[in-house]
Amino acid sequence: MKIRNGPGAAAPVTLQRVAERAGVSASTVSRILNGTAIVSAAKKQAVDDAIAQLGFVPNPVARGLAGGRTLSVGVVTQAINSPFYGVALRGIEDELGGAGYSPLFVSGHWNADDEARCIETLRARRVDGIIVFSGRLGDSALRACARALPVVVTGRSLKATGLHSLNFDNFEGGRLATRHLIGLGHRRIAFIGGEPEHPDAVERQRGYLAALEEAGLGVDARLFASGLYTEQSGLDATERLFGARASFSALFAANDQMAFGAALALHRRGLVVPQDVSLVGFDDVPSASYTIPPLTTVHQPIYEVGRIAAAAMLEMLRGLKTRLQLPAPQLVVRESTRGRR
Amino acid sequence: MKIRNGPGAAAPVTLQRVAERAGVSASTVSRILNGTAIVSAAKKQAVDDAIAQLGFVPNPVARGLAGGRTLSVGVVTQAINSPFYGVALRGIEDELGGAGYSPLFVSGHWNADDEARCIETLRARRVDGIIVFSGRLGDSALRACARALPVVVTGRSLKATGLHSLNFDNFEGGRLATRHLIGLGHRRIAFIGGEPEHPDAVERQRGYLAALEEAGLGVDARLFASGLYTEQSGLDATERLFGARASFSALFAANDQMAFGAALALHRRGLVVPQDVSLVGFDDVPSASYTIPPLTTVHQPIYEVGRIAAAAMLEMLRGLKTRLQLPAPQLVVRESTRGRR
DNA sequence: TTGTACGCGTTATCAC
DNA sequence: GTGATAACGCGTACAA
Repeated sequence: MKIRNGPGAAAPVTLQRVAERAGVSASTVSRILNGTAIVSAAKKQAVDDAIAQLGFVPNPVARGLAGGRTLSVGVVTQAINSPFYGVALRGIEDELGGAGYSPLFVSGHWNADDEARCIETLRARRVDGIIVFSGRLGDSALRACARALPVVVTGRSLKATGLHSLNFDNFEGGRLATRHLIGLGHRRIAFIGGEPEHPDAVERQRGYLAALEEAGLGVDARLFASGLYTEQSGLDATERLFGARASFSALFAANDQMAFGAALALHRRGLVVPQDVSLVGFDDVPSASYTIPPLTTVHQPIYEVGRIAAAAMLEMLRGLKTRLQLPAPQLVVRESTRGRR
Repeated sequence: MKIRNGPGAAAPVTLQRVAERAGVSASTVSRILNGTAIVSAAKKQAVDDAIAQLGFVPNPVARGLAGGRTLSVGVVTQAINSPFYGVALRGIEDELGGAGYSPLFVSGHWNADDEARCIETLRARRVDGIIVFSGRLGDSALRACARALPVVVTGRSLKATGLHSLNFDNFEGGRLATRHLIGLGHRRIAFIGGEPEHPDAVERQRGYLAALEEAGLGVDARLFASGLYTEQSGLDATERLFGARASFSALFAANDQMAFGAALALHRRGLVVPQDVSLVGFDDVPSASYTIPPLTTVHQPIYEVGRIAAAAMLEMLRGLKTRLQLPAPQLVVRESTRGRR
């Protein structure tokens, strides 16, 4: 005897038992469940009643084996250290849940090899589709994956069948932020970028440069530093800026966390934001509204990103072509910026 | 013909095919895979070779159907808005992954009904065990669940078979924080608590009161306010403190987020931390090291909580009794506290 | 419209 | 030790 539950555990309610109770065959029950075919109203009623009375819940495992789909989608994530990691996941979870799908999360650690392994794991688990959050996996690997499975990827602009990419306009965001500072009269605007391998980071930097150029401002290499998107790296980068004897009245950090680190570095130097230096971040993480002073930043709708990615996946799973895109970047002006003295 | 992959897709490598290639029966392959029985070295070798050559990966779905276990554990989480949501999940993921298990996350929204539904979902998905992060589900419901399935729960002290609880010592944490302020010479110490239904919150408050009593300090009701663990609620609570015309030289908030809100409220009133008011938080979220000034707080090892919860679950899954517990609270002294003037 | 029969990939049971 | 054989619970051609 197979011991599945403790002694005295209720016998599992199977589709077969529902069929017996309703006086129909198992296939009919299955048809009703899946809407696979038209069934007479009478039988449908009987089956619905039986399901209700027995409290029947289809077994997803068996479903997965028989039907070839598991009603689960894999999600490859990266930055655990990011404050919005959880928020994005929740967006996915909420959207997927509404359609009866469950997410399966695995973490790639910003590492192509790990990501490849993650995808192996997910495929071994027979997920129906995969969502990849802006990873470092090669485009070709992604395309290959998309041949077997629907794939949604953020942070890139790829085109391929079975592959949908969702790209936040980081360039425009970077430009918005920089224009804002220029509009306030700042002329020497320092920039703390991210890693060059990180597409988001280079786009934000491009936006910064574009805004500078638009305004006819030159580029000074001493106004450049880069970090790793962490608070500490923002702090360090700011120190380096001072070390290079660069003078600036405004500072744009490629993400909020680095902006926070920069704020602390400025504070340690006795400089006050925004009186002495205006500061702009990027992302609008939840805490950005509550720093001292509250941070002006480019809003990234991270929960929405999760939802939209999931929604796009659901559409693909239904065999539809999805045209879903992310909303445009928006600047949120708070109290860390002001006009140049 | 069942179309599972696109045309020209490789036939799936099944256990059966491994068996044929190795010249043994499927049962033998299964035995080797699971260590269910002793097999001759020769056959084991042949099977291992075949597995390697074919690149065989067992199908977890089929395994779940046949074996009654899915190698997945459900995780019920709550606060999406919490900065360490993602960190805890990662701890679980890391620990579980090492043992070949995958986590399945669902969110309870701090709501008993939702949590109950979550557990239904997880059981429908046939998870092998469930980890519940300090939710609001009744103890009895949890116990009932534990009769069918191993359960690990954080934020409570329950005892039952099949149920392991992991409780962080919030009382001691609250006491540590308050003692620190008292040790610095503060006598009028305000407190911002959480919701009374939240066990963590009341424990932290108990710790605060205990430290006060130890020191022979009286309790002043005007020094009390409470919030919802969010920045905004901390800000509001601090305003109420001022509204009550309470005077205090130190403020202890029951979590970091409320402390951040409080810091902003103080700032708006022209008060400087720590010169005018010392501030202590609770949790040690990552950003606490980078606020202005860096926040003194009680460290909660949230990644470890995830890992330990998962490790406890793995032990239970192996049929062992686990005695795993969380580490003791530790105060992290940074720059938001100093001696009373 | 409905039922029958089989397959999904693996594990458990029982003989040998 | 090892191999048949029967589940596991459901989806789906195919026949009726």
